[in-house]
Amino acid sequence: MTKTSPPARPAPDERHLRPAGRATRAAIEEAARRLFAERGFDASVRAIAGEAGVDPALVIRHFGSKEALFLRCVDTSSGLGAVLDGPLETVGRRLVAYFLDPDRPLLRQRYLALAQAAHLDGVREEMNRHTAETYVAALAPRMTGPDRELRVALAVAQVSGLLSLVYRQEDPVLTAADTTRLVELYGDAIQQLLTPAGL
Amino acid sequence: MTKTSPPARPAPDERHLRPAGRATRAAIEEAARRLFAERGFDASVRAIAGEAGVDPALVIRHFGSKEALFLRCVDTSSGLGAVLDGPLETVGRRLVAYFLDPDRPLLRQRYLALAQAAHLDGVREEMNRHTAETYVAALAPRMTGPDRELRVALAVAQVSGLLSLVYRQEDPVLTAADTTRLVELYGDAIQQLLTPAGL
DNA sequence: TCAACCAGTCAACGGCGTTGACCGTTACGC
DNA sequence: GCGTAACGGTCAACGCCGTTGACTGGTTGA
Repeated sequence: MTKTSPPARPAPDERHLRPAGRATRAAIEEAARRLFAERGFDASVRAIAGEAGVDPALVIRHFGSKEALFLRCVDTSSGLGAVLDGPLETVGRRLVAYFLDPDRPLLRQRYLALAQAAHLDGVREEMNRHTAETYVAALAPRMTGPDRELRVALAVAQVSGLLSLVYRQEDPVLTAADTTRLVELYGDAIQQLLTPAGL
Repeated sequence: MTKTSPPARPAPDERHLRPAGRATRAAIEEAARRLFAERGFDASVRAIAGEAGVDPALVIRHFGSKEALFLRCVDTSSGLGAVLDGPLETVGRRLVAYFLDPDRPLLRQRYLALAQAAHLDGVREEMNRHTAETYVAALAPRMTGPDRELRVALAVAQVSGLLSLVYRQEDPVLTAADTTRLVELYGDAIQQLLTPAGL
């Protein structure tokens, strides 16, 4: 006869928690956000637990797994909406300028953390969701011509590649280049996919 | 008084090896190549050692570290030279077609392994070297106009982004898209950076 | 009052990369 | 011919990791 689900702890269920549980849960999440931002996915569950003053097992108890905790802590939301909602004819250059703005160091952190954890299925799904809900939803409806979704996806690929070389690989040519020139060149290459010359 | 270099095993030194050492070293390397190709950097030293019929410690003894072994096993050489040496005016589309060719599954494997291990300094350096020695060296001398190196580096960023979305992220839009159309659109976007309309 | 359940700790498991101590064997100088 | 040094290799262990199960108190509600 099949085992009738042994008395393993059931799902944490998020809703009916006592105040104490809610508090430490928040403390763990805060510590995780900071450490994941600092060290990326390399931040260990044990370090997060220590930072929150809690036993490592409790971290898993509350969030299920390190991956689930990571997914909850990483937020892809950003000031990107304003960039994408601006004039469609210049969104290419604005996108590049946005991501290369040295006053936005958190973007670099977030990208590195996500890229480092891209081997997790959940992270990949989140990235695809982000592409669809942020980029495609904002740009495709205002575009003309065929293959609108495909062209947006390819523009996202361009952005992704730029971030990969600049942030991760730290390509010496791109790092040493004049940012203004880079924005012009790469921004126009992106623009060509979104609003090509022949419309 | 400072310890005069304790009798720790010195460098493996590669050259003066006895036949037995040379043989097992080759066996380890072969096993590593296969497992790294199969499972990427997740392939464990212990698994590689088991595949080679050897103690895990010996793997480290021979190659110094898992990272060093990985770097020795990953080869970025490929049929790319022929693509890059062809007509400069159509290299964009040929590049995309080359990487999307379904008859070249090893490209995918190599890219995934490299991307997964990109957090290692040695891997990043190897990638930058590859960009400079393969792409820049082949394309920049034949190009015209300003910022030739920068434009090649940006084209590499485009290729990198495409591989990232197609291979790693498995973006549903790109995966479902017609390859021919994709080659046209993205190839032309790359081409614009290498040989822009206004020369 | 008492049973159910939440919050939390503790020790442990299996896996990882890596290291140091320890042998047999091979090569070489005297 | 023989001692000795270096090579080739194994073994057990270290310290780390994510995760789990058993267990202890405290809180809550019937």
